[in-house]
Amino acid sequence: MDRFVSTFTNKIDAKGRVSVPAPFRAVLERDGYGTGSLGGVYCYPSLDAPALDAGGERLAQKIDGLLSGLPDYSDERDQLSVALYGDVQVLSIDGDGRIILPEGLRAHAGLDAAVTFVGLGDKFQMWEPGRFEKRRNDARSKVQVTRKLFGAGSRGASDGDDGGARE
Amino acid sequence: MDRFVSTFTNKIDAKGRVSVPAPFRAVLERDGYGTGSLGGVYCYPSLDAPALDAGGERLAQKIDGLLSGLPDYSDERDQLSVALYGDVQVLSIDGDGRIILPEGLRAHAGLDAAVTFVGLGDKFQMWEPGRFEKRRNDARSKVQVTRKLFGAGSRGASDGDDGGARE
DNA sequence: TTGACGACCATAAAATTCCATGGCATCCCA
DNA sequence: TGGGATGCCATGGAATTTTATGGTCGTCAA
Repeated sequence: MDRFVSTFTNKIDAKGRVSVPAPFRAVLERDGYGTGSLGGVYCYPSLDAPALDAGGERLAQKIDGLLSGLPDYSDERDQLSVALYGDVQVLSIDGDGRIILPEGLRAHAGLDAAVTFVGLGDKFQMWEPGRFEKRRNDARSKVQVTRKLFGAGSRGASDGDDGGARE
Repeated sequence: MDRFVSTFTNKIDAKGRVSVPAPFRAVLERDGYGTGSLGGVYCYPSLDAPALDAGGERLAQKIDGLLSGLPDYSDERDQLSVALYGDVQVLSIDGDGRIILPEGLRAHAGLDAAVTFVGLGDKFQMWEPGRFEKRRNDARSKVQVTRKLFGAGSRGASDGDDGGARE
């Protein structure tokens, strides 16, 4: 398996260290990073959320691809370059699978005592657990709507409504 | 094509393990997943029912397909991703054909002592047996109505309702 | 010299692998 | 056709390995 999937919450210790969830580490390794001694993760503030985006080589290439789609020397490209590259940090993974989150990044995401890692396919995000919970709920209701747009949700309103308890 | 069909009910043991019905395992294997160390099942809370949806590689690609219709790095995509990927878990199948249901998923479906596996073609669902029974009855009455719409109900009113217990 | 940072070590908890058992259904042969 | 043997499958538990997380020690730089 080679995509980031599902969510995990880990603690930040006194020195600002967090364990990257083991399954994510596995993905990163297959992604070309962390082969042998030099493990690392590309990480930058999410553009539209109080969270951090992170990933491996594939993510970096995706950013490149995005930029190359824009005309050289355009304002748009310059701005996007700065936004995407400017704040990128390469976080190294220590021997125990942990990264250190620099102050700047932590501030952007409001990270304090713990981090929720959210798999998003070819990247993952790091959220402050409370904020993530809120965002997840928002996303769920939005999905309800979107499904109908995709024509996937046509099974009727009374479907399965026997009091399903959500987490 | 190999599809998931019919229903089975298995027990959850003290450690949260459940045997995946052997026929389903067979389908999963042909779907691109090997049983050994790489065996796995994509699983997430059903969006509109107190149950879990699960499947193999084919299902995962379906989710990917849904997302690829949206522009990269759009707000909408990020939200959808969070809801679709964030809730997905990859459950590995152990050497004895069992999966472990994490707490979060079990809560969504109200799973406790046993699980009813329901084949739905290219995916299957996991239900709490009691809830599924109720749901199944609802479904039957709907079918009754639908058959009449199709004008197929000429075989007598009592048709098929022998309470056929499977398993 | 002091403070920050990185490598290294220790430990408890959690997850995974492994092995053993009992029930069911099937197959084979007398 | 009956009876025994066989194989698959669900299930329970034990043992082993990973993982998360906390701490200590040295090193380098301000």
